[in-house]
Amino acid sequence: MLKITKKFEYGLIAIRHIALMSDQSVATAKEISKRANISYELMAKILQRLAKSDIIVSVQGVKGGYRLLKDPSDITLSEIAESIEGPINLTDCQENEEECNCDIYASCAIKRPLSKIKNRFKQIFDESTIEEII
Amino acid sequence: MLKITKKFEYGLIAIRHIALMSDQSVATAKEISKRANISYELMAKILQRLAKSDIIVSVQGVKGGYRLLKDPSDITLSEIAESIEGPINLTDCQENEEECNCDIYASCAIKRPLSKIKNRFKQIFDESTIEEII
DNA sequence: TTCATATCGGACAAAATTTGTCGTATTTTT
DNA sequence: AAAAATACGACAAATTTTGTCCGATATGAA
Repeated sequence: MLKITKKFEYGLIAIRHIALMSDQSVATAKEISKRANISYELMAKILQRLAKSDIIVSVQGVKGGYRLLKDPSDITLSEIAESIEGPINLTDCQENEEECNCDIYASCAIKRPLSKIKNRFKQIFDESTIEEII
Repeated sequence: MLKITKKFEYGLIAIRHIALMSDQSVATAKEISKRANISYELMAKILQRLAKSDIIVSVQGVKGGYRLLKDPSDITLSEIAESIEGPINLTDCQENEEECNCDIYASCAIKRPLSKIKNRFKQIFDESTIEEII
C-alpha cells in the first residue's frame, strides 16, 4: 500500500551517485552496482531506463558510463518514477480505462475522488528533486 | 508503485455503502459483498478489521450487521488504510528500523527525504474523509 | 584488427506480496 | 434448538516485483 519499489529506490541511489561525481567523468553501471551492493544486471537495467528517458546520458564502449543530463535541481522524483515504473496511478484503471472494473458497484464513485488524491501525490513528486536527496 | 490495494478500495466501497443507509439500520457483510460483487469471505474480513479499529460497529447475531460509529466527515482515509493495511510507509524500514537494510550504500541518505514525502502523503490522507466519496 | 570493457534489451526465473478461500467458533434472535 | 449473523486463523492462488541470464552492439586501446 503506497510503497515505493526497490527499483525506484535503487534509481535514486544511482542518480545520487552520479550527481556526486566530478563534473566531466562518467560512472559505470559496474561501479555503481558494486558501491550500492546491488546486482550489476539489475542496476544496469535501471540505468538504461533512466537513459532512455533522458534523465542521464549513456556513453558506450570502453571508458563509457553514465552522467547526468541536467542539473540535480531539475530532476524530479516524478520523472524518475515514471521512467522506471511507468505512469503513477493509485489504481489500475486510472490511466488504463480498458482495465476498469466498473462492474464492481461504486468502483467509479470511489475512483473519482481517488484521482484527485493521486494528483496531489503526483504534485508532491513533481516538486521534489534529486537535489533534496544529495 | 504507490498503488492502493484492492482491500482498501473494497473497504471504501463498504463504508460508503454503510454510510448511505438509513440511520439506525445495519448492513450485513453478505448484503454488501453481494452488492459490490466481491466474495463474502473477503468482504467480511475487511469489515472485521474496520470494526476492530472502531470505524464501524458490529452487531452480532441474527439481525446483526455493521453501522458507522462516527460521522462520515470524521472518518479519514488514513484511519481506513491503517485499519486494513497497517501503518503507511513508503519503505519497509521507515517504521520498522530493524528491517532497515543500511548495508546498502546511500540507503539512509535517501530514506530521510523520503520520510518527509511520506509525511506529506499521509497528511493528504489525513485530510480526506469518507464524506468526499459519497 | 582484435580484445577488453562498456551499454542495450528481451526472455525468463525466483521471491514477495496481495488477494481470495476454507473451516470452525461464537453470538443472538426467533 | 435452529438460523443467521459476526470472528478469526490458516492456507492456497494469483499477481507483482525483483533478480538472472543470454546474446547483441559500441568503442577505445593494445
